Parts: sequence; structure tokens; C-alpha cells
Amino acid sequence: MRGRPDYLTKGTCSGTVEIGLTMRRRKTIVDVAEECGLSQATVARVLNGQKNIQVKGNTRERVLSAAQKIGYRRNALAASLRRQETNTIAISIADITNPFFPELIKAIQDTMRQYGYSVIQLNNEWNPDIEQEHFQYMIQTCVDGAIISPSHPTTNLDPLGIIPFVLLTNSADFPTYDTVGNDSKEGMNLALERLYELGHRQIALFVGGSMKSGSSWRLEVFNNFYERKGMEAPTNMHVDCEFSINSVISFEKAKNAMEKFLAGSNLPTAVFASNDILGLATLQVANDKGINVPDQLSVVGMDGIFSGEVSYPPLTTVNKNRAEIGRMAALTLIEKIKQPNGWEAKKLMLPCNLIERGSTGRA
Amino acid sequence: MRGRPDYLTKGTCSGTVEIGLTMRRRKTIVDVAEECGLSQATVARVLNGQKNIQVKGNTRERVLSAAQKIGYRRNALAASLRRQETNTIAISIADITNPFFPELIKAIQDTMRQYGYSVIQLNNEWNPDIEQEHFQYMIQTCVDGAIISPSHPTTNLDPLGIIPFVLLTNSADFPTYDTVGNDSKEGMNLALERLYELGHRQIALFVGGSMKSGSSWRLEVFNNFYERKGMEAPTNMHVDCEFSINSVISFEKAKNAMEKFLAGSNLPTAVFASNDILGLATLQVANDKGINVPDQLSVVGMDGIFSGEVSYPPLTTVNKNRAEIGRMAALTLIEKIKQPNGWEAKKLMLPCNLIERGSTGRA
DNA sequence: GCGTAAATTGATAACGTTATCATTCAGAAG
DNA sequence: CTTCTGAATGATAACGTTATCAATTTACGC
Repeated sequence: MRGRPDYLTKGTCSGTVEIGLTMRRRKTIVDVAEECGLSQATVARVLNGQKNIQVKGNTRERVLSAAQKIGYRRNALAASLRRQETNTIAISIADITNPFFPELIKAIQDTMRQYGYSVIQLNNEWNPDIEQEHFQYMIQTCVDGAIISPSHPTTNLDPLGIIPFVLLTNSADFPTYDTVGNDSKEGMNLALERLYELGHRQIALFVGGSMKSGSSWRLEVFNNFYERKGMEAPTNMHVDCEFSINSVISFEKAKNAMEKFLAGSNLPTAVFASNDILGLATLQVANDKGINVPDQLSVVGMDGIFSGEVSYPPLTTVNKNRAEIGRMAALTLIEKIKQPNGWEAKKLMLPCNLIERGSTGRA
Repeated sequence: MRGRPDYLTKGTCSGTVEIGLTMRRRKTIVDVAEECGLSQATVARVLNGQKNIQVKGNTRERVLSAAQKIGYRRNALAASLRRQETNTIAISIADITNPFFPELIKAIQDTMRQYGYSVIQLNNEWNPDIEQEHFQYMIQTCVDGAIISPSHPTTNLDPLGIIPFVLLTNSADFPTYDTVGNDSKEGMNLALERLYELGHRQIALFVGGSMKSGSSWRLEVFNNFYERKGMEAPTNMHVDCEFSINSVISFEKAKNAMEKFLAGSNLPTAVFASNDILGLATLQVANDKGINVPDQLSVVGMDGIFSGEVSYPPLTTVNKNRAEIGRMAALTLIEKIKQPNGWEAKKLMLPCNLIERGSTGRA
């Protein structure tokens, strides 16, 4: 029987009324072994719940009832240390208050849970430094894998070292990595084509500024669209704004940007916003200015967040299935964890769909 | 020098192009010690970053550069096991897709982060069984504390054992525990008083069904209000609906319930909804039915979620400062973790404030 | 230069689990 | 009754860190 040096009695005092005489120590496998008169090894065999272990039904009973009796709880820390796996993965996103993310995260949590993994979620607030800190944290805590929505197209992923990870992006900025995302280019085209069909020729492009590369591919799609239609792409129809650490603040910034733009002389007949927050901001500015949506201005957003269902008017949007993205990212990561070698980058692009609501109409 | 039995070489193969010859093992404190020619103990002293340790500047340099050179990363698992603390806390809430929670959670994460804690967030989906599983998980992973939004007023918290925790509730159902919440009764009164001032006498009470106790205190406040005004409280003005695992589904259920109610013969001049999702559902049903808000019907919600800012019309609401609740819960928990003994239940009630937007007007 | 105290450093036993190897035990075949 | 085989159990060394105690070095006054 091992001794326990007294510098380690800190343990945990019982918080009950009795004047802390019973220094309750957390029960371990050794205590269970003692209680039932079997060895640690046997106890461990029963309690770690592996299927193909060999124990007599009788001893199994003895162990289980002893464990039950003394209130044994497995210490996952020790097990993880010994087994060299934590059954935990990390998610790094910009900001949980951005309505795009909660559903995505939930889907990841649910899927991971099914496979026995827990999830630690981290917000980098669009800040590459915090993001890098998070990577260090992931290494320290020995997560088995990570799902990462890069804060910037230049995010340095090398510090993750050998941790298997999957990126939440559709960007071409990460060609050599596994990515899961929506076919946003196609989605954007859906919106532009529909606007064209409705007679719109002067379309403004409203993008959030932190995604510079996003802006550039969006611009590309935008210009290609006009080219396809045999028209010259307007060059004075781009509105930029910054994203912030909080979606409410982002919303305000977006309103400011759009307000300035709509105060100018060259007015569009439609606005394509690269996400719903920007779209909703556009709606609100239009309302404030007395511009009727959709009669004088059509607005299309992107994402399909809840707020767009209840806005005035309800927001037409390029919907992304967040739950599906989350599920696929989780499944991809699990696959990668199980089979770390000989893996070649998988790239999943889920389709978007256009949800037409009240914010779009004929030009 | 310790030997390493070869049954533990699983380690981690380098995923680089070279045909996996270099079995990269994660570097440990022992490796650093070897590299710089000092003992583990000294290396640990430098690398665990305690302030009041005693090492010569020179040796510190040696350790740090050796660590840098071989790419040492601390293994938090081992440290936690030894130190008997994980610097991790858990949050248990119903559902991250409920727009009420993200900001709350973010505030908790931010505050905890400041004090060196990480956060694991768990969704119980209003399911007491999952909730109990989560409690077991918290014990297994040895979290240092927990912040819990009980799924039901009858949630059994005993299984948490000695884990310090703080509840996110204002309910009287947990009198002996530490709680942080809003003074929702007062908040509800603010709304009712304002509606009265605007001339409303026939006010409907719309509550989400999973919080039976919530319903009952709400009913109490409702009845007290009418009593105060010297009027008889209407008994046919209560609308119930269920909450679901997903706020979009909850929204649909709420619409159904309100639709049925507004199809009846006894119509209210105002609706007090116990949260914004219900309020927004009411707005949408009214819009669909051609009932003008606020001319024919006033609507007040509760929470202050983002969607209420962009709805049609913008939703008047009893606002709760989620960020502040999260911050206070975190601070309370930290205090409790640091000083586990001789603690008496703290009860924090933060005030609500009424935000008047377009969904309310004179009766 | 020497003795003493303080400042550094080293050695090592835990933390609680799991994976291996070694041992014991039960049952069957000879 | 042996001998052998496979099943069941026991013993024990890791996993990588930290907290203690012991040993060593340095600083300093006389």
C-alpha cells in the first residue's frame, strides 16, 4: 500500500455541516481494489469498459458493487495522460455571438459527442494573436484534433504541429489543407442571376472588411457576372466595412458604411451583402432613409440567420446549411484522427440555396 | 535515464513527405533537461512560470533556449494531474442556438480567460438526463468549477459533489445555492406598468412551457399587477408553448400557439411574451393575420436579442444584460473556487431595463 | 581564510490510470 | 495423475509534470 506524503493532504474538505473532520479524498481505482479485494489491474479492466476484456461475471459484479459503494469516479486526466489521447477536440472560431456560428458549433458538438469526443470552443475575435495563443493552448491540452475557422487567409497553421485539423472555409487560400465549406461563389452567382432576372443592372457589392481575400474572390465573381452578361462591371458600387469582436458592433459599423454609401449620388437598384448582418444593416438604413425595400431597393444577404426571418422586410438570402457543415467537418476530422497517415487533403463544398423573401423585387 | 518500453512507440508519425522515418515523439521536460544539462526540477521551475521561484538568470536562459530549440510544449494533462487542478471550468446551458446564450457565454469565457481558466460548454437540450451525464463528465474531467443554467427547477445538483458551482437563474427553486440572474419579476413589472400607462387593460401572457416554475412566478406577477391596479386579472389570457432543442423550432411552435390564440374570440390589446423568440413569433403571426402592430396590438418581449432590433416592427423588450450576468457568474465562481470553505450562498439579481421600440403603442 | 546563512540546484516520489508481462487457475486430453 | 492449454488475475512500469526534501553552491561578515 502506497503511502501518501502529508504535503498532499490538500485534497478537498467536505463542505458539509460537520466541522470538517472527514477529509474526503477522491476515490481511486486503488480504493476500489482494496474494497473488493482484487488487484488494480482487474478493477481497471472492469471499469474502463472495454468490450473484449476477460473477466468472470462474478468478479465483474464484485468490482462494480465496490465502485458503486465507495463512489468511485474515473479520473479522465490520468487516463488521458496514460493513453495519450484526450477524446477532446477544439474549435476555433471568430466569435460565438456571430449568429452564423452557434448552429455550426452545435452540430459539431452533437456529432463529436456521438463518437465519444468532447468539444472546447475558443473565440479568436478576428485577432491572429489570440488565434495563435489558442493553437498553443490546443497543443498544451493535448486535444486529439481541431476544427478551425481561420481568422485571416494568412493564418499560420504550422504551430498546430501534428494535431489533425479541418478548416472551415471554402477559400483557395489553404489549398493543401482539409477544408469544409459552402460553395459561396456558386451561391453568390445564384443571387446575382436572380437579381438580373428581376431586372437589376446596378448592383452594389457590400463586403465585411476583415476578409480581404473574401473581398477579392467576391469581386472576381462580381466582375465575371457582368462580363457574362456582356456588360461593364460598375466600379463605384463597392461598399466595405469592418467586422468587430461583437456582431452588434459589426452591425453598427455596417450601418455607418451603408449610410455613407447611400448618401452618395450613384445609387444601386439592388445590394448584394456578403452576409446577413450586412444585409440587415442595409435594410435598416434604407428604412431610416425612407427608401422602400423592395420597391426602390432590393437587398440580398448571405448565411440564412434567424434574424433575417423576422426582419422588415424579411431578408432574401443565400442560405448556408450550418448544421451540415458542422456535421461534415466533425466527420472529416474523426476520420482523419483515426487514420493519421496517408491522408490527402479533402475538400468539401456544400451547395448554397437561395431563399427568396420580401427584400427583393423587380427593378 | 528512463527506458521507454517499445510498446509505447505509437507516438506520432511525422506527416511530412519523407517516408516516415523520423518517429517524432513529443518533447518533454526530460528532453529539455538533457539538452541543457540541468535537472528536470530546475527546468520545471523555469518553465512553469511561477513568479517567486529562484533561478539564476543564466540558467533561466539556458533552459529557455534549450526548450525553444527542441520545441518543448508543456503537457497540461500531466500538470493538472499532479497539481490537482485543471484551470478549466464547465458551462451547462440548454442550447447554444438560443440567441440568449452566446453573449452570456462569451462574457464567461472572456472573464475566465483573464483569470487563467478555460471553458468547456455543454448543451443539455432541456433534457435532464443529458444534464446529469454532463455532471458526470465534469467530475471525470476534474473541472475546477461549473456554471450551470438548470434545465428544470427540479434539477438534481447533488451529483456534482464537491465541484464548486454557480447557477444562472433567479428562481427561488434553488434557495441554498449561489445564483446569478436578472430581477425578472421587476423587469416584467416594468413592462406591465408601461403597457398600463399606454392604456392597455387586456394583456395576454405568453410563456414558454419548459419552465413550469417560470410560468408560475410569471402568473403570480401577472395577477399581482392586476390586483395592484384594482382590477380582476383576466383568466383567459394565457398562452403556453413548448421550447425545443433548437430556437428555430421553438419559434415555429410559438407561432402555432399564438396563431391558435389569436384565432379565438377574446382578443388582447397587448401581449407580454416571456422571451423575445415568443415576442417575435407574435409579431410574425400578427403580420400574417393583418393585425397591425402596434395600432391594434402591442407586443413586449424579454431578453433583448439582436433579432428584436431588426424585426418588423422593432420589438419593445425587457432587456437583460447577458454580458454582465456572465461576468458576474464567472467572478463569483472564481471567488468560490479560491475560497471553498465557509462560504454562504450568494444571490445576485441584476436589474432589467425596458427598451421601447416600435412594437408598443397606445391601446 | 573560515564559518554560517541564504540562494540555487538536484533527486525523487507522487498524481491515477492503462498496457504489458508474469503468474495463477480451471479444465481437458493423454 | 500428469501435462498442457487457454482463460483469468496480479504486479508493475510507464504517461509528464510538480512539490518536497536533500545537496550543493554562493554570498558575506569576521
